[in-house]
Amino acid sequence: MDKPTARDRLAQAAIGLFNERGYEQTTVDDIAERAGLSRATFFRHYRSKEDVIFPDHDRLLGQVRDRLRSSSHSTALAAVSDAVRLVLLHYLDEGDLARRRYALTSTVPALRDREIVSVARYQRLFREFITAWMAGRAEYTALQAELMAAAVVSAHNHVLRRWLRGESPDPVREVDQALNQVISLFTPRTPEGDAGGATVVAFRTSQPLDTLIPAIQTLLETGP
Amino acid sequence: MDKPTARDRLAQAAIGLFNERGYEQTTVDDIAERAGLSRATFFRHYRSKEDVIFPDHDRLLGQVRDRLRSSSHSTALAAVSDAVRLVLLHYLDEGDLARRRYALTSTVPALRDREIVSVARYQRLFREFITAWMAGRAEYTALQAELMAAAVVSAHNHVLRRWLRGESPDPVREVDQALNQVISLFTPRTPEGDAGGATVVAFRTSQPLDTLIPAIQTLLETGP
DNA sequence: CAGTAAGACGATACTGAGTCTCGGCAATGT
DNA sequence: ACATTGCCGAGACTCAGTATCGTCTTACTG
Repeated sequence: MDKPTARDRLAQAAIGLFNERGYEQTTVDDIAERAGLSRATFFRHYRSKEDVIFPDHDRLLGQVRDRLRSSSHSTALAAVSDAVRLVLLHYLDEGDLARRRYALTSTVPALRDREIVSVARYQRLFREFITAWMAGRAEYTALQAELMAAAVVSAHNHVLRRWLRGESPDPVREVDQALNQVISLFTPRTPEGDAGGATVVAFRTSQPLDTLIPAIQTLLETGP
Repeated sequence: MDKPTARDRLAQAAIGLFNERGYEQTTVDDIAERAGLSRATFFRHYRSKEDVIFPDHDRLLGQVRDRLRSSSHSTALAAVSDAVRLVLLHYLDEGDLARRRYALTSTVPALRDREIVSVARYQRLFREFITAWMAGRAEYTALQAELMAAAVVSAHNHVLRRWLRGESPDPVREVDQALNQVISLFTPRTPEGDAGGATVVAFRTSQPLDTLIPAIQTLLETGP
């Protein structure tokens, strides 16, 4: 029966005090005192007071990055959708701890902001991955990369929050559905890239024909 | 020739010092001293040191909220797309000031995080508006509201950042195109209400197909 | 004109987060 | 037995942000 490490004692003390008195009403001195340690030790283990709530965000972000690096999906969107599952599974694995943290981030503005910033880091990682994947493929635009990254993150967050609120009995299934919806949102309905024979391309738009025809003509003559 | 108000003197002093020594290297005392005022006066005019960089974010958020309230668009997505233009126009109106702020938020992590949090507030407002609009309309889901809000914000941010970097000569046009692309993303592709008969269009060009396809796609999505 | 009420500012003290340095102590390896 | 390494406590320090009190100006009013 080893006694828990100093780091864990600090985290336990912090969560306990946050629940009892609230976040702002708890000082780092209080946390250290309850853990039977000194203030300096707290800052050795956690960079800030907020950090004790989000201990392993950096590690998780690294895992997602690794997953993307070693991914062999046919499209960037599929790779990112696959990688974001790691995040959801991490939260599910935390179980009740994630729920208690959600109770805090819902009520304490400083923690909510911190959470938002963390999410933005995932979105940025995804955007950069998609952009890199698209490099050289002229049929994609930077805006699309931006939209895809935002959509994947939103889909994940939506399911995660539902689970945190106890509204989702099967979040793994739900996140698959949500991500499929995102993928189908971005897959063009026009078939392309077939082998030989005739190529039939059909576009459909609500734009008036009168303005389109000259625009397409100049496009064909002068290039994009 | 009235001398500028204390608030403006503080803002000027702050921006000047941030550019000279950097953000972290500048204390609130420094700002107050250069402005010829006291530290207490600084905190009377700005809630925090970061606030001097983002003075009127709350006001702008309120304007967007009002715009949404008094909007009479046929779809929620159109209303939100319209409202987000206010944000872009606000930045364009600031001109060089926005550029200098971007230089700061690009390099100072604390300010970048603050910016991210501000953006998230818009996204939340949009999501809530779309959700409220969808209430009672069973053909929409909460996930769609989430995705739409994220997409509109992403489209806006994409164009805004391009303009801030000096890559966009006509951001107003670009944001219209980007928002049209977002709208077309969420309008179901299933052709309905087509009045019979085939549409046959044939063009011939020497342009390479790889560059033409994306150009035509954006043309159809965003208009000429 | 005299009196007064309100608002802007300065001075000061305080709390608390985060940084830094030094010094002790225990476990480990040679 | 001795040195090294790593964890910890103590304490001083900087700075953001809050709160209080006193002063001065401005403007309004009788």
